[in-house]
Amino acid sequence: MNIDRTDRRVRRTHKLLQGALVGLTLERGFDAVTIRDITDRADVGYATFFRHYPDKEALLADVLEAMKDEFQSLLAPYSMVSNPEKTGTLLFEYVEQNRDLCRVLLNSTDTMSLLKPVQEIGMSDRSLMFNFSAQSSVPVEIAISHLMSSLVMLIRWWLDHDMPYPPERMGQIAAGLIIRPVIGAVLGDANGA
Amino acid sequence: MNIDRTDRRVRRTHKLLQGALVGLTLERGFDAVTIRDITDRADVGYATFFRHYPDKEALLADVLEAMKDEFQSLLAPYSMVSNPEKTGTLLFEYVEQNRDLCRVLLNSTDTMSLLKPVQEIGMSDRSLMFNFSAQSSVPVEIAISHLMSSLVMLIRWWLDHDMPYPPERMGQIAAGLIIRPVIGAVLGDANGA
Amino acid sequence: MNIDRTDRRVRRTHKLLQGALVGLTLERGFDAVTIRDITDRADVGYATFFRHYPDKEALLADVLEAMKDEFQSLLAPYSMVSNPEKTGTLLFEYVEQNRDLCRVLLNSTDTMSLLKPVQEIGMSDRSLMFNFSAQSSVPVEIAISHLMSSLVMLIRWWLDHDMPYPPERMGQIAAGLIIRPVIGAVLGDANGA
Amino acid sequence: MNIDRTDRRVRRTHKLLQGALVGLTLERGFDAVTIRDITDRADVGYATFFRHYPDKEALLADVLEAMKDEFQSLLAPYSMVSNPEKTGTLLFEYVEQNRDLCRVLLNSTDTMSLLKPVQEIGMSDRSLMFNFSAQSSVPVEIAISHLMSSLVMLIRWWLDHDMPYPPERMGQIAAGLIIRPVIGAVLGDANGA
DNA sequence: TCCTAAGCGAGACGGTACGTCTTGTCTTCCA
DNA sequence: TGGAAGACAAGACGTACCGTCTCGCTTAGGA
Repeated sequence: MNIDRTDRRVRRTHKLLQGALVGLTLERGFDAVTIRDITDRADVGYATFFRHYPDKEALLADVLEAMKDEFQSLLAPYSMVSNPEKTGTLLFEYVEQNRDLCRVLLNSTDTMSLLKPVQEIGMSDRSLMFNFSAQSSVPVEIAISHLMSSLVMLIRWWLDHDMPYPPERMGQIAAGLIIRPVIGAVLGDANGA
Repeated sequence: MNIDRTDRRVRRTHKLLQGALVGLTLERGFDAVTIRDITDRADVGYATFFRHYPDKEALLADVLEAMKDEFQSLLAPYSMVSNPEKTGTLLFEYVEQNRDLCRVLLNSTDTMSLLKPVQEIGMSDRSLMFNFSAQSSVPVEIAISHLMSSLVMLIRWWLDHDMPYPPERMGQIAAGLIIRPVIGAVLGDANGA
Repeated sequence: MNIDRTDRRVRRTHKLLQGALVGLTLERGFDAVTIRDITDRADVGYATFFRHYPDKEALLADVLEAMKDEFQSLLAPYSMVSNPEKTGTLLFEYVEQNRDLCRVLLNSTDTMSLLKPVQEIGMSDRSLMFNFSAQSSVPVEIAISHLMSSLVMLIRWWLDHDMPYPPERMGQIAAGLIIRPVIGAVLGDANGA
Repeated sequence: MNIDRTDRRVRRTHKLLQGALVGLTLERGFDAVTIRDITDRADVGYATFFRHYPDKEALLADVLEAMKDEFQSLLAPYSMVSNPEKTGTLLFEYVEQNRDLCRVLLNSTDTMSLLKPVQEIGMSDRSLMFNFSAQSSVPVEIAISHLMSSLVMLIRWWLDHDMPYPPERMGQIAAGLIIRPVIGAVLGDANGA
């Protein structure tokens, strides 16, 4: 019943569907894209879609999955603490290079279903970063949730306004508005600000 | 052709529809609610819905409108600058009292369409608050956008996790993670931190 | 939920659908006709079809219903007994005049679902015709079932072979092969043969 | 490309498919049976079906073929003429013994596609039986068509009503309602009736 | 007092997307 | 090398929802 994700044909079909989704979403927005549109663009049978994904959303999640790893390495906790500006700049440079993919993911209806996996990125490394949680003035889950969603929203603002500032500037802003305050709140105000 | 929003019957219909939307959204979530569901619950003819609103979204926007004024007065710029903790606390107390309405608004599919009007709250008072923008280390639109969306996301986190901390604590957190950093970035670091 | 068959719009829709079905079935045969074909031809919304009929078959049954009454009067028992040839001739003359409709009904996949209502025509008048059943050499239900299906099959043969004999001749044949033998078997051999 | 029907494996596959079809048709009716159902039940690959038969119908025809010979010998013209009751009785006894198979064949959607080959049984022996056709009061093809379809319909009635009469009785009925009238019509009324 | 206009309930309708199902082809893999 | 497994294209099906429309009914406000 289930699909063998290692099968060559299956991989090809996945690539076609993902590509079609990305292209169409950039043109019309995620919600305005029909499954029929996707299968037509991908030159794939309509019913075939459902053999691979239950939903448009599931296909989107599959696209997201691909980015997740790279994204995660960018946000490594130690680099955030040691050099917030640098980390922010790298993040925005990455976004600039993958702007289409990012635009698709960030404008796809439910930002929340996007945020959940993104926040798990932060959560999974909690132990590394925040072993000082005892003395934190802010609960760690709140800090991480705020960190992740604010960064995402800031990226979103940047893309929605056609990237009016260079990545370096955005990195500084992110550091000033988001990263440093979070570090300050979690580790004690001495390090932040 | 258009509906007279001062007509007694019309007002009654609006109330019925809004109440039905709120109730149903709390039960099943905004997306799972059908216009037919709303009209059935509201004891109103199906076609009548479209005489009043083009969309489910328009009805939601009407619900939001009601909160907007009160919300706006809570976020008055001068109070934010003079006493961030107090402002944050008032905000979360308001949310606590209107938790159902807030839950509905925050969980309605597109957080973004919610954020836009909310951010306009901030924008409209820009002149009051940020006439120092020249010396800001961060563009004012970004600061406001960040302020508003981060507060909304924080409220969302709080409601989604069943309000595990009292409003005062959340007010302090909001002040520390969001409000003070924004003030600091905009007015110069002396005031923030 | 159910449709009001007296509503003017509803009647119009029924007529359109029935007309489309008849036309298309004559062109391609019942099985090759799609519900989408019917609604397209009838200039009716696709979903509308299902508001009126659960099936293609139900629509066909509705078409049949229209003929049933006329058909029934032609097969009045007393006329069959008093003058089999005349009855047969009238039957085939009727078929000749409604050849398209008959062709549609007789070639629609399941002859059996057609035969059932047709046989009820015979059954309903059983008391009139066959109050002699006691002395019958053949069970009455069998006689009627045989009468009806054989007549239908004979009509079918005639239409399938492009009506090579005139109605009068077919009437005589029907009388000789079917009607008289049935009368003979049911009423006693004296009258039949 | 084509399949060698004498190959032992091929014969086995045919048997398996035929058995599965018969079993499933008895349970749910021919139309409700899927090719996938058949291959599952027969423990045969799905695609394999199409190497042997283009259609479900073709498989059914193959099942029918098996009965055809025996059926044909039962309906030998000379026996019908010399002793109609005996012939009818033998026919119904045969049906009784092969009731499952007959039920399948007779309830398979299109009775017509069944009747065509059956009628060819009659046609092929036409010369034997009806060399008197000149003096017939009824065209020979009509007589044969009527004979065959009526017998089939009568068998069908019998099976559909759970064989409420013994074969002998049904044989007499068949003789009285169908066989004798046909003989009478074709050979001149003296012999029939 | 009447009558005219607007809000409304009811529900048929066209349209569109969905997810399921079946058929027949084609490819790949394995015995 | 031939058959089983199963991915696939094609496309009908029946369902659900949307937004439009027409038809009467009711009720309020002005003539």
